Amino acid sequence: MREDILKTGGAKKRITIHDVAAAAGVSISTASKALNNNGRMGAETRERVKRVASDIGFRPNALARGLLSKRSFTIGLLTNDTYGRFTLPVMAGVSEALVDHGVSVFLCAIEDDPALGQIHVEAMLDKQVDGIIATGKRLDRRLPVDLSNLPVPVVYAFTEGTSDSVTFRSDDAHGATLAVEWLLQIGRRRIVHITGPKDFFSVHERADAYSKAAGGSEAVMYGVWSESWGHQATAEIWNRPGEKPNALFCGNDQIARGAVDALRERGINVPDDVSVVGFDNWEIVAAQTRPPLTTVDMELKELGRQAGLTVLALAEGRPVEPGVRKLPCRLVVRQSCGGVSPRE
Amino acid sequence: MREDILKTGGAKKRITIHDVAAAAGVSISTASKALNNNGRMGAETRERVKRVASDIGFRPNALARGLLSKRSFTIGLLTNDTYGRFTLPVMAGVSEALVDHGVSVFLCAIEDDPALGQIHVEAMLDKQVDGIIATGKRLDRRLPVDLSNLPVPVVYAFTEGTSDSVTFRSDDAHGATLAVEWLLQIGRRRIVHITGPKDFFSVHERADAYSKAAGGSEAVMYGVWSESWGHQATAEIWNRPGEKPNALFCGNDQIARGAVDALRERGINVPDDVSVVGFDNWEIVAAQTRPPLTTVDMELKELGRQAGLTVLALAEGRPVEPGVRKLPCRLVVRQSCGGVSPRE
DNA sequence: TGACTTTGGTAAAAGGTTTTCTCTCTGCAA
DNA sequence: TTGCAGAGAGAAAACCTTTTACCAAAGTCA
Repeated sequence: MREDILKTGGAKKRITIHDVAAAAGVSISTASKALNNNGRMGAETRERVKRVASDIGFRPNALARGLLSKRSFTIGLLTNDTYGRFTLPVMAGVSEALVDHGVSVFLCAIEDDPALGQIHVEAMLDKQVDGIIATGKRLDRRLPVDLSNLPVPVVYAFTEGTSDSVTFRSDDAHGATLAVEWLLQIGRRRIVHITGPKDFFSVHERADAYSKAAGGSEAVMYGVWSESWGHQATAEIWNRPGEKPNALFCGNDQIARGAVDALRERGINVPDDVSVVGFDNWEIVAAQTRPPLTTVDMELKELGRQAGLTVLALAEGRPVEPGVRKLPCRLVVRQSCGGVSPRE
Repeated sequence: MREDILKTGGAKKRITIHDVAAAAGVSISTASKALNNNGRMGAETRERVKRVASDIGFRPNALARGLLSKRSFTIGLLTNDTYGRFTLPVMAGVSEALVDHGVSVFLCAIEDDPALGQIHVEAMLDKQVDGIIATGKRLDRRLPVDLSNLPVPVVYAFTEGTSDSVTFRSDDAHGATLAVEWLLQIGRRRIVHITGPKDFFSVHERADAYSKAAGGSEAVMYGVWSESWGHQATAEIWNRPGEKPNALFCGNDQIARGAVDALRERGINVPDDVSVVGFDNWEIVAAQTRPPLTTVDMELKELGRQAGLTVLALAEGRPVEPGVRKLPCRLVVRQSCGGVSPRE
């Protein structure tokens, strides 16, 4: 019974550079210089040290290294996006961009709790993170925690930042334009825009771009970000008299899905009778809708990549121009619009 | 123009314990002991040091502390779950449990790439993590990376682990039993189980528990984890002759959603005519279905909490019994079954 | 008064790595 | 033979904190 108890793995002593030096028959400083390719020494010595190090499985202790170099090769990603719908792709991009540089990422989900946010920020600072990326679920809201005057650089991604910092966000106007132009291109002229609440900044951006691109026929219906609103709005349109639209541009994929459902219930065929475009390219909604949704992808992973590289640049002291960077969107064509390969 | 360039925040010198000691007029060791509440000293001195430390905003450098104590107050969470559907709740639980202990979490998404996994594991070890939690998207698959013989403790959560380690997983049989018993309790007797692929271990566990709980009427349909399979299976059932079921127990929420859609298309009322139960409690699917799904929650957050506390215990050298811990599920009652408050 | 304990505090080592400075050769020109 | 340059390598400091060992002064007991 007692043998079944799990203890911490045997306390095998970590191999340090001392061991390498001893095994290679050189001093610690020579070993260090050999491994880091600096200092002067015979090529043979350098090779031997490296071989020995690899043989005995030496890996430098990042804590000790960081203590001296003031770089921990660690950054923090702060988010209040519980579902991870936006954070996850951003995180994936950040991680992908930074893993090559040996940087690991602390993920801190702070909900909307300022106290929790404060705790996490302090924990990260204690751990000497090289920088912080703040990300959220809304472009026009700040995280509930003060990130100014921190001793490390802060980059904002998909959340409102300070004016003197660098912020990455999607170009929603561009995304909306892509969608509408695609609909026009496949011959749809009567396009209605069903979208989310008016108090979202991106709702305005998308709606404005829609109006501009659609020319005269401006019809925007504001509601909430849910399937049921998409369903309800579509019902309203088809219940009222007058000419019906032949395309719906929806503010997100959930609304689009609700709209598609409502159309099917009325026996209206998507995409033959009506084309539907979503926004977000939230795979789990867009790809599972029948038919799968053509939608706008905000390229959040690329956004994360750039944010990661930027915070790294700042951490290394390389200059970066502050300001807001809008990243272009991408239209993902699936089957909810038709047009591309007629009746495949 | 040049002033617009953002540099790394002015290189304000970090305040160390030296500064505290100097400001309080004591030695460094006294300052340390005062702040950590050990050693002997006058109460007045201790207070004064603490006050000074807080005044000048001293925060101990976790790197230096970790170097000595061999504890970094950092753990790694390794996952191959890209969507984060399972990882995110687990992560939330881990983080919540550990933030109180000052532990931060590295999130490493390794897809299914062994090389990437290896890189991340090595990066974490270099950073002297106190432990690693491995999590995934399937109970019966290992992560594509070897975690045996690591110098730190490893705990498995929602993924297959080694026999000598500790593994946390959901008790799927319990979850399935909860679902079926609920259906029986509200008077449903003809229950069909529509579920995922046969090669999933949890599919068997759930199906077996269903058979056991449902008594005679065993009808299991295996397929894939998608809405369209739920839709298709439901269509099959209603297209073939014979008595129809009055309840569907689905292997996940997406299948359940497909089933609900198929029923609605046939004019069959949910929950009046047929009750539907899902599995996973994936809010975004379950709550947005019309009607919202009654479903089984695997309590992944609690699972994460326990995994976090366990890896912490191991890191601190406290003994833990190895083995598989099955955590109970919870039935989340929404509107897709009826019964609870008849025709509310 | 002498021996011993307690109190309040300091000096120094340890932890693992990098970097700067110094030292000792060897070879070569004067 | 002296002087010198440069190659190769080692010693030591630095990073910041915790901990152990130690010391001096003051109090306690016989």
